[in-house]
Amino acid sequence: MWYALVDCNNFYASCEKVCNPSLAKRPVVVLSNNDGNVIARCPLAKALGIEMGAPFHRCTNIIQKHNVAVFSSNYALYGDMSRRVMDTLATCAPYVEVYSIDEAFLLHDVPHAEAQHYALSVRQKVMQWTGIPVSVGMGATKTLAKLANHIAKKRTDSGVFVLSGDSYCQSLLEAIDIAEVWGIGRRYERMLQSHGIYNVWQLINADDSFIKKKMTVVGLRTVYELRGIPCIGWEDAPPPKKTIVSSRSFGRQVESLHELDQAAAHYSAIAAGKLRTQHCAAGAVTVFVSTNPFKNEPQYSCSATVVLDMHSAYTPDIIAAAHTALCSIYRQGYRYKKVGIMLTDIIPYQELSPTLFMHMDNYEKRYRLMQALDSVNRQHGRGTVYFASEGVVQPWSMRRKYLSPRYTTHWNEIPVVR
DNA sequence: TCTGGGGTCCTAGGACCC
DNA sequence: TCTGGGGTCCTAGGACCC
Repeated sequence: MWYALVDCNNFYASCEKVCNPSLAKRPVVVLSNNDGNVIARCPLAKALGIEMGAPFHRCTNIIQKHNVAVFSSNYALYGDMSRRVMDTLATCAPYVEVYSIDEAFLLHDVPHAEAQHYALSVRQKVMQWTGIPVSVGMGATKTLAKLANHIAKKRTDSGVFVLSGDSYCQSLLEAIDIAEVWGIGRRYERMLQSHGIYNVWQLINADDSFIKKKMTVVGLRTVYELRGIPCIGWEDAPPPKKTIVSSRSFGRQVESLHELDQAAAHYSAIAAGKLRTQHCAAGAVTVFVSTNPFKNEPQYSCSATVVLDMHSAYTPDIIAAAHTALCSIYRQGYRYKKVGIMLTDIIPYQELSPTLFMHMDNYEKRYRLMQALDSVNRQHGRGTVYFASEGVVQPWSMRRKYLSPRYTTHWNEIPVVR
């Protein structure tokens, strides 16, 4: 059995290019929410030296000088393009695990001699069907497939790499830094280096008890996986979330409780919607607020949790709890940058039980109302129907100055060929 | 003017139980 | 000298991922 990791190259930038051919030869960058940082760059933009994560306002010179095309994050577009890529991958292998918006693992039984050819065929098919370039890495475990993908990304000629047989060798693995391994973050990188472990080959040959002591069983699993022993399970369907968070920085700083409350209601509605899509209810609502830590002014951040009388996925319940929590932590005189909602103690609908205070018919009514709300917003776009407490004007909403059209999800914004 | 958002898992230690 | 043995649950903190 082979694990393959398929990773879309510069995914957000690629999505913008697919839908707008005039960008083909222009450097493209995509910004984070609020147009804060650069979070995706096409190869041309990378070549200009624009760093991943760089604050946008520090890149304006280079952007102007080289006529770089800039886009705000357009999740309506990226989410839909992701679905198309994943649908394509589903035709390439019997088992597909969607790992993130731009990555998926495939599990497939391919003869060793045909692995390279298979990887190339996956890449070619996704390109032909969606226009998105991908890299494909293959190996005996997920971690090796990830590592192979890292190598594939550097093979701009083929875009694929099979890590096994002759390629699973000391010289190749010695040339790869441990930081490239899935599961080795900054802290572990530094710790391992301080013990003389710098490259993947050294990590593979490290002492088990040392790894376990310093990196727990999680780290030991990583090392086993590098040795070709699968330790990380396969997930056919994403497990339901145990916590759901909805939070954004404001487009400008907010001082009034009224505006914070609107934003809290808005994020409550988003979080409750996510809760219902996984057929679950939450037992507690946490609200957190914070000022802008980058500003030299009085700082305040705090959170409060309200435990619900009974588990709920009913948006008004969540909004009410968020309101109570927010009022308990709000302090006047600060310039707030952010508010967020977290839902916890999440259980599936089946485990809900009616209490003395909630008769079943009332429960049914609320359930049907939320279904109607979700269905309208699914068909006509998020925000078609919303709660008045979310605010009509939403002056605090995030900046998205460079937003591209929702090319693939809105009839009015569909690309036109002349 | 200006610095993202959303998750999971593991461990240690304390409270509490019989 | 020496202070039972075994278990669960919860939380905070630390690590990682995209």
